Amino acid sequence: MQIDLQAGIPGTGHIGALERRVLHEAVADRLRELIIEGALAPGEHLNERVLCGGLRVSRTPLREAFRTLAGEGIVELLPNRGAAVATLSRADVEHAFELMGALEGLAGELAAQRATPAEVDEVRALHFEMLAAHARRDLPAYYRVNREIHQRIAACARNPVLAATYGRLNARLQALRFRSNINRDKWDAAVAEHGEMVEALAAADGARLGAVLRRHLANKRATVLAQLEPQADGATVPVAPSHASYPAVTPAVMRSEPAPAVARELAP
Amino acid sequence: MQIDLQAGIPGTGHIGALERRVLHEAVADRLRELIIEGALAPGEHLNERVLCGGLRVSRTPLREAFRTLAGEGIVELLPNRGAAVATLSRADVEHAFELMGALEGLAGELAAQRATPAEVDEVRALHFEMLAAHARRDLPAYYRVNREIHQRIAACARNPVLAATYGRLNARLQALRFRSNINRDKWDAAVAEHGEMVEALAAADGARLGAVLRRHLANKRATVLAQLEPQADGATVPVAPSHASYPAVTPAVMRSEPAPAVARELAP
DNA sequence: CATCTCCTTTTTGCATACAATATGCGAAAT
DNA sequence: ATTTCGCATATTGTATGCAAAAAGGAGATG
Repeated sequence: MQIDLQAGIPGTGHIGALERRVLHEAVADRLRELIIEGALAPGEHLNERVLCGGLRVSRTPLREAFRTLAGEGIVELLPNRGAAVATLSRADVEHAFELMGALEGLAGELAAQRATPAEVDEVRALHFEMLAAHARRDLPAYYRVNREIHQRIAACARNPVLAATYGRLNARLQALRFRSNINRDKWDAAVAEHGEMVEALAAADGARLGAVLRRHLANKRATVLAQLEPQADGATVPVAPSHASYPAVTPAVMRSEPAPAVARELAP
Repeated sequence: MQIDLQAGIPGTGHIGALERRVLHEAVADRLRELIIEGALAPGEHLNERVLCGGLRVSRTPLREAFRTLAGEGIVELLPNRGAAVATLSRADVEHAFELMGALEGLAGELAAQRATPAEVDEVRALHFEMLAAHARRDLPAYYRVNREIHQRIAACARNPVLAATYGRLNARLQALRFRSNINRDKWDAAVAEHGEMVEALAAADGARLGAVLRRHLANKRATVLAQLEPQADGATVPVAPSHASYPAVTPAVMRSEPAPAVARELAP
């Protein structure tokens, strides 16, 4: 007998899996957001007491969240000295992009073989959106669509292990926000490469799509490194310029919300 | 029932910079060992109270270790229902090997360019050890040397991000111990492929080394999957055949060591 | 003037207590 | 006989307390 659990329930539409949040997961998600969007700067020390106060949570779930994030590589744990937002040296960035190229390359090879026509169409649609953003010189929109396209392709690979690894590495790289400006020529070239991607995907040419993606990533790596130019090799990348342009980082972030009555409301 | 954190640490002979000051890391390391060597079977539920008793540790560091291991993918966390040793479905194994091929392929390409002559010599030496093990039909030695060779090559890539990702995935795959037997022809072929690797590495031919490694991994994947043959696609892999051939898994492990007086004595 | 030492303050690591949730079993109802 | 309900138990999630380690600062010493 078939029973549709979700049928006939007005308002929410779905009941499935109603917000069963565990506090330390919520904390991890929130911290990840704050780090990725740059509210918590790379290298910044994460004081337990301060964060507990800000998030209205006790230290236990916070510390568990630290471990989770440390596993993702976006937080560094210093024995007996607490946690800090992970920093990426110039070398780390190079290495991360090297790996990223291989991951996207593999994803491309597989995606070309496994993507459904609907998925190909969706990528094509997104590509047109990208062309629009490029034509308007709308950089934020471009980056948003760009990320979406790459994620879609990765998803088409139908390999959850790859997807998880990809997502993890992506999160680390997102933390350095190299999205401020871009050389016009490089931008044009990147868009052209995306055109090739769509072609290869539509033609189900895995080898070509993989190759395009590897090349694309190599170029992206060069672009990003060029932006980091002034840095010495071992130095830490100050992509989110420390406390200067982000006034009163931690406290500000914490106070920026009208202090929810209960801790569990911390997820917006 | 006791699990000794010190187990596996030979005597107090060499220090090896294993000054474990942080308990939750020691716990994570110990649990990882137990899982990889199969003492804790895939799918097995990890009861906090039992493990606390066995490890002589309170729940806080144990739970933090769970988060660490969950981040590595070798433990699964079920909200409000605790932790369990991660299981790999047949599909997961396929996906993991797909990714592994790309990782090793990249590692090979880079290693050929970056390896020092000394490192090449060492790999060559290990290869001769492998030939010896193969000639003797010494399977355990073969697997040990094999793993060593692959790790060395990965290290030659000079990419810590890649190395970390590689190591993480490797740990997950080690948990399923597909090292019981191997088809004679496939074994011969694998050794031949290793010969090619050494050639390509010595010739600093990155493209070739990468290609050989990708092919090697694809073959290994086929071999492993063949061993898992009886399984249905979505099913869980019982590589460590549950409680049948590993009598009294958890309890046995617990009792196998005389309980240390205090947990903190685990570091010499 | 720099530096070292000792002491106070802060912060982290661990253990434990309390609260929330799941599980298992037996009785009652269908 | 099967299902459902309710209660007792077990297990997990969160908060807090305490001790150890690090950080900071004042004063002494070269």
